[in-house]
Amino acid sequence: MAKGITSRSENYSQWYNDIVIKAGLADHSAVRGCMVIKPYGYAIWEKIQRQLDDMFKATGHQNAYFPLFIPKSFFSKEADHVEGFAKECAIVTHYRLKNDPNGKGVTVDEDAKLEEELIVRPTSETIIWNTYKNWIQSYRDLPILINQWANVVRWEMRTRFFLRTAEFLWQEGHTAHATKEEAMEETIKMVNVYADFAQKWMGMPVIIGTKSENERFAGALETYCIEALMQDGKALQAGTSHFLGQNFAKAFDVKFQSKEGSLEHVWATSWGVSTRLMGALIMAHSDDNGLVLPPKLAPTQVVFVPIYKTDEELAKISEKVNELKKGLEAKGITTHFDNRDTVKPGFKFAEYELKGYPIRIAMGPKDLEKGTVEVARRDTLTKEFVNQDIVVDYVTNLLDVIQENIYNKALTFREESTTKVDSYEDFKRVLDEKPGFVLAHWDGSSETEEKIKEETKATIRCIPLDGEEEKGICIFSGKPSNKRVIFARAY
RNA sequence: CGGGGUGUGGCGCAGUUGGCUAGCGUACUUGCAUGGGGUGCAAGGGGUCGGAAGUUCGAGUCUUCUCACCCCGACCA
Repeated sequence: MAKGITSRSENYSQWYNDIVIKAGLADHSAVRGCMVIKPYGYAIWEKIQRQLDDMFKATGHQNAYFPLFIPKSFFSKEADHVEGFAKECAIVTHYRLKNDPNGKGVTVDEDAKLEEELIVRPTSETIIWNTYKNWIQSYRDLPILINQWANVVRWEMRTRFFLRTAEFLWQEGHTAHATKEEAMEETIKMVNVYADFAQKWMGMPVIIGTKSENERFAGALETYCIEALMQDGKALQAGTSHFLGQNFAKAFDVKFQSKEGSLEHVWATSWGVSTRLMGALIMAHSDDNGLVLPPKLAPTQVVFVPIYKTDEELAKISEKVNELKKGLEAKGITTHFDNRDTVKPGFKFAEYELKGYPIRIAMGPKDLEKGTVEVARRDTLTKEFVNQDIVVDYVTNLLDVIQENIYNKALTFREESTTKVDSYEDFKRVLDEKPGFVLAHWDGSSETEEKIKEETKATIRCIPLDGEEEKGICIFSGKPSNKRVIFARAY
């Protein structure tokens, strides 16, 4: 086990915190509930962003930016939406400070009270639909396919690095369509983009499904989501895509004239993923030695560590390393040559393991003699000697192998942690003895879901899209059901 | 927001019934040796003890208030 990292078995939460701090991903800040994302953590987020952004562009979306502040009155227009967010909003009431007349520091200038208070956006539907109203008159103006990368604020009671902080970074897509069918198609298209990204880039298997009424986004008619399973058996919602129907169009009076000349309300979607994905990434793959990153999201994929006694040796090794480095970079692989003389090789090994670099290549005097290098994999912690003349191809291939292995490992874990149950007794027992996804029949009512939640802390994570039709009875009420849903305790 | 806990050099900690110049490990700096898994030895630098007020001849230690963070709940992405 690595120095200073609590083991997962000892204390999972502490392990998670240790990884975040020790791997240099983030820090606590002076502001309650807010964190500082450090350069290494932000580099990973940038890779996530870049890939997602490409995927959004490829599906026809454009980026734009809307204000951080939202007039309070906008919030009262869509009832469910207000209800969902009212309890966690930060509000701007004044616009000026003054020197404190009683002494030190500054104080709020009570004369500078805003006519209308401003809400710091917890999400942007309202300001965006208020704007779209001005952009849409005709069916020719549709669809509008816009995404924004932004920060949002939700005043949380209890915060955890990346998983839940008062301020977080995300992207929110907001689209407007002429027909219900088109909006629904968009909603499903985007949840599939998320699933694709999670699986192919993060190496994290996810289940695509819809939310139950209780878990649905405030203001949505249907919420699609991707649900992932973390190593401690808890579920994590990793992304959501909402079919908003005409709720916001009606609230903000957004109408268009159809080809036939009739005046109709616009159909809407919104979809988002956040820096929470960082938390998912950490908890899906990492081990007691530190972070494990999938090659496709690792800021640096290959690190070289020289082992030497003399300057002459270092010079020879450097020459060879730089040659290999160029070869790898020509293939689009990101590399780093750690030739610091201030720390020993063993220290570097431990450090790069902690930071999750997928591949480490060590080269020493013996390698110079034999024409080899030592290639170490972060995912399996195995090492082997490889001839220098085939290293570039070997490593290029190995990165793919690692990417795949990480995914398969997580998939195997999820399969082993997924249990079908047919009675409430089994349900409760499995939740305690073998945490993970529990597939069970449910009668479809909110009351049943609420009661199960009260008694077991487990919620319906989603109703899987690819779930088989199967006659059964609800584990709680005994009423008939024709499909299993996924229950789990969740983050 | 409720329960529990923590706060002392960068990090991790000790500091007894209040008492002398606030220690230890690690990290840091310098030198020498070392170098295929977190090096060794030696010498150095670094603290208004989270903050404020109070009790006292005297406060890291006692009292009150306050701030931050962690763990467990409730709420939530």
